[in-house]
Amino acid sequence: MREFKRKLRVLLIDDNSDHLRGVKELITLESSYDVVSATTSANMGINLAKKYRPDIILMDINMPEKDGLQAIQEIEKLELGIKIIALSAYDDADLIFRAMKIGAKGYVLKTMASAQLIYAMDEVAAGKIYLPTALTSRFFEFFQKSFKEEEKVSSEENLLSYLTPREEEVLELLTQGSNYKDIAKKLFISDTTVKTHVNNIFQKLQVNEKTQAVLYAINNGFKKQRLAV
Amino acid sequence: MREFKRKLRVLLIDDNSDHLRGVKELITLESSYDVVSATTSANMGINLAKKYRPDIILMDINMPEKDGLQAIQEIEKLELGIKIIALSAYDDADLIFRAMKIGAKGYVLKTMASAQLIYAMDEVAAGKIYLPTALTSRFFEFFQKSFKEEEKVSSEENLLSYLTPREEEVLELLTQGSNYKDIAKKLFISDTTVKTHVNNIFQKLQVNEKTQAVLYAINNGFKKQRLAV
DNA sequence: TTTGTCCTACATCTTTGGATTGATAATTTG
DNA sequence: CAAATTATCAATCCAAAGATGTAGGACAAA
Repeated sequence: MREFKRKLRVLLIDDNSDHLRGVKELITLESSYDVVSATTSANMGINLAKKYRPDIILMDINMPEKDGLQAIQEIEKLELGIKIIALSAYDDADLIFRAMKIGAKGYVLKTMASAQLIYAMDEVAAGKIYLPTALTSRFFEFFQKSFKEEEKVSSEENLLSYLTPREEEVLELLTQGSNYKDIAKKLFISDTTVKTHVNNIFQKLQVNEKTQAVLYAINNGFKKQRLAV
Repeated sequence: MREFKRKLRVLLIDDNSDHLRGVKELITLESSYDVVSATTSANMGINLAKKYRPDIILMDINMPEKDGLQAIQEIEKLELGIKIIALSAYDDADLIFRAMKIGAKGYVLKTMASAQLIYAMDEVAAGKIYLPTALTSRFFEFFQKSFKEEEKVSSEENLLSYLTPREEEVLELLTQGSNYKDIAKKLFISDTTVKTHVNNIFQKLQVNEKTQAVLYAINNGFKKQRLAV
């Protein structure tokens, strides 16, 4: 079935010219893919991506001059719908995480069998995301670790829990950038009352200025607020 | 080989007592697992987790009274090393994402074949993370989408780019909760100079108070700073 | 050399923020 | 019921923040 479809166009970016050639030959053997261009330079790669608008890019992310992750980011920013598969020599959890975070649709190790690369391309071309099982585990480890750390910060004896409901309301308005007069209006109370609440908030959060209270709130779980300008 | 190892102890939490019974029978048939307890209540489940310290918990996350995600979070907080697999009737991307984020080691749909549940338990027991392929894709979609949105916010014509280097320094200290006098000391300049810089910052960020400038900075890419208390 | 930007600094004045103390009424809790 | 907590308001006082205008020196670009 596959052979009746139009060939998918592939761009290769890899600073190691030996590897580049190898992959190029490998793909050329596949009836369903066509290598439209190949380069050893990340910057050049970005230009070629604009010019040829390939379906898929295989991008080496361990390049010296300009790093591959950055190149992925720039190409993603163009929003050309090009699917990028990251190639790397390392199964580094952080690298995998970052690549996926910025929009890579797959991550394949250079040491893996060539069949796996082709399989990854098939999957990604079909709109899926492909990570080898071993890398998926590493990805999740990193993912969970990074969130666990965030949580620890916010669950360490949170002073916010001592606030009364009204104080929370006042603090929420503070985190939106309101001054005391505005808060008084919004809560239908006098501004001297606002001052009283704010003073109590300071006591409980162990700070002595508005800005510090707001920073404490933001860093300790109060949902991030957009400025109400 | 498996039959020589000690049986792994499993706790079941599912408010649907029919499903609970079914899963219990299923697992009891497996020579390598032992159901140590089962309950239809999330709160009870947390207590049972403390009491029995099972190796694995199968947790239904679509429960009415107390929701399963919250229960997972509370059990994770105990840090008992219990591996939790989320069970759900829905392949909702957001649910999957949240479950994995708070530390679930697997996510299995109730509609899936029983063999898959056992396989998931085997994988998770072995220290891996198990998501069915279809759910992994959904997870990644959601993952990438959530990061893409974050980026958009921070790349929208950022007023921070108009700041001079010195103004950036001042703003950074502001985001750490310093007042003007402190900033003056830290930068070895007079506090009237600090005021000048701050006024210029206000102009450029189109705000008129310290707190608003700090909020703008935090919401627009200035790296989050811990309070220097 | 001139123009412009940046960093520095000061004076003056008004507004806002923050500390402290004290007080009343309503609500909750033991 | 008594005690504690919460929400409200006020007066006073001092410190900090913010607005505005002015200005000199360093430095880079035109």
